[in-house]
Amino acid sequence: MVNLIDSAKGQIQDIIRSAYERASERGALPSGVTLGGTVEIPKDTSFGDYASSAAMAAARDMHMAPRKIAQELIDCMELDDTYFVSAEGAGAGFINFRLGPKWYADVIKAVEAQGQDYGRSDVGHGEKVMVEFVSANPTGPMTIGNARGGVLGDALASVLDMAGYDVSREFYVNDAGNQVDLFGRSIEARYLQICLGEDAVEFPDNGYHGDDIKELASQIYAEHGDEYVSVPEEERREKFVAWALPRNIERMRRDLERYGIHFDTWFLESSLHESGAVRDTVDMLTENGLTYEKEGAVWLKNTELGADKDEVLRRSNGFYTYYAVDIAYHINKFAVRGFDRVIDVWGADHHGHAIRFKATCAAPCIPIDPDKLDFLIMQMVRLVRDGETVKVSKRTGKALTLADLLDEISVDACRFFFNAKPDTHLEFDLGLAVRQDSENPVYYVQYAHARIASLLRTLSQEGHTVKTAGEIDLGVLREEPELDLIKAVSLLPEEVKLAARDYDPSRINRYVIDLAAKFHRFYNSCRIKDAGPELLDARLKLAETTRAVIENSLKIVGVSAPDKM
RNA sequence: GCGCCAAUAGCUCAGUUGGAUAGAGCAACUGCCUUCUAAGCAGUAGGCCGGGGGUUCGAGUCCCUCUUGGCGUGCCA
Repeated sequence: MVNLIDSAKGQIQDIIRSAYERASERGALPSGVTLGGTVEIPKDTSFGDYASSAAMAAARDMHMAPRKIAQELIDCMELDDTYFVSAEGAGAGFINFRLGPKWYADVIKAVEAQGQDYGRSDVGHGEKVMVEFVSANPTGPMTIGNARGGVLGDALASVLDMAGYDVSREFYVNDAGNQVDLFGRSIEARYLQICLGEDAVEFPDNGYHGDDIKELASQIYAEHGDEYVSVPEEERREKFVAWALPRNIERMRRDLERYGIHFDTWFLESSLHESGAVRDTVDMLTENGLTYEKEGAVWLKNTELGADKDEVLRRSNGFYTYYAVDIAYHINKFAVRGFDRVIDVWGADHHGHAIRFKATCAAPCIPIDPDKLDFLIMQMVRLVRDGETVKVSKRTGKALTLADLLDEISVDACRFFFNAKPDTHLEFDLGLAVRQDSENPVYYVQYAHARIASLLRTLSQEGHTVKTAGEIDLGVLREEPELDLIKAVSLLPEEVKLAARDYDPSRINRYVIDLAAKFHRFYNSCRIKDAGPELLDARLKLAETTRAVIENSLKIVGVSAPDKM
């Protein structure tokens, strides 16, 4: 897979290196200096297509003015047989390069050759990586926070896949422990309230107040009447949980599928208890002297491992805490299932946990390399309605659910909107979100795609079909909007790489908006229909090339690319 | 108190991991459809990059400090 950005940058490094050799042989520049600096794409295209800061970086070692160094290098440059047609010194000592027709033609050929794989690279070297995300508690419906985490995790997984990683998407189901116990008690209370009257039963202190719990209870009542009233508490709760939990999990799975998110694995927390992995993990930590007992609970000496506080592993009531289970779970990810790298997508309310957990994983007796465990911490979603912040709480049951959201807003708009930079707070305005107008940039991008598809249909009816790059003289594409568009097309593989490196799939959003803008500009200023035969073929090819790249980009984000709007 | 994340145009956000005159979108204003989709394009206007120090050829970007907001901080997950 050829990356034309890398090729161009690499050529510039070579050009400058050999120019420096010649210059130092001639005595124009002092020899023996290691050339540094970077090659980048200037924001302002009047500075050229690529710029090198090598002259500025070498100024100190050479004891010369950057501009002077740049000029000496340029005087010794050979540009024949490269992608570049000119180089000139500018600004504080930049060397600006301008691309020639060969490069532009190669970009279009690359998209044609790679098709749906255009954008793909192999920087990941097939490394086996797990992205664990959403992992919402199955004790209730998913919230708006899960909507963000879902998009982020799914898009991140796609980006990593495109960057050459062997990616697995996982949902961790908390189907055991304290929350589930509370879930059972909450249903039980609602059930008994139905059977015996509202006031006959007290609702548990920290119980789940949502209407979904009441619905589950009334469904049980509808099927079984009051037959569970006489059943012993323990058994009754067990039965309720065994009945309700799978229903909730199935509902989450359906909602997520509707959202365009498919998990490779739904990993059950209970399996870690049943296999004894949790117990074994705590025992192992004890054998290594990392635990102590206090007030009837088993504690992890996490401060000895560099964390700011110790953690409870087993509560005085005998329950293992999420912390103990999390250690067992991550040992499972790495040591049992053999992932090379694990990324957990968590909300900001877990960041303290992430830091402490990493300290734990650094313990020599735990078979996890902390450098291979990454956390993608996303900031909270602030829900705003009528200018006021809406508090979201599962316990009080006033949360807006993911399903509610999808009833109001298209999946495409949701996925595009929530794919924002993870580390910034996201303000979600309900009043704005229900409006399906052009304020949402997703329509801007989709419109570009539909526009091209329509263009291809219309011209095809007039006998103009898209030819292969080999049959066309792409050199006739010389106008600014045409060349700008090709440059935008060339960027996808680079953007995917950076998105994978930074764990920031929202780069693709910004990229595809820019690509669409470049297309609209091209479309408005470069007519295709009335152009001469050669130019028509070349422009039509460029339009189809753009369409393919928009489609590939939107696919990463999980947004559809419509042929009509 | 301590820790993590943030602060850039009226609003929502970019800024290629230190580069050239800080950019888009929305909102406002002005033009462009008998011509390939006007959900579009072109243009105008809008800024002490929260404040103050420091590092160097060069800082929105890195370090220190202060202010403001969000989140977390020993038996919830």
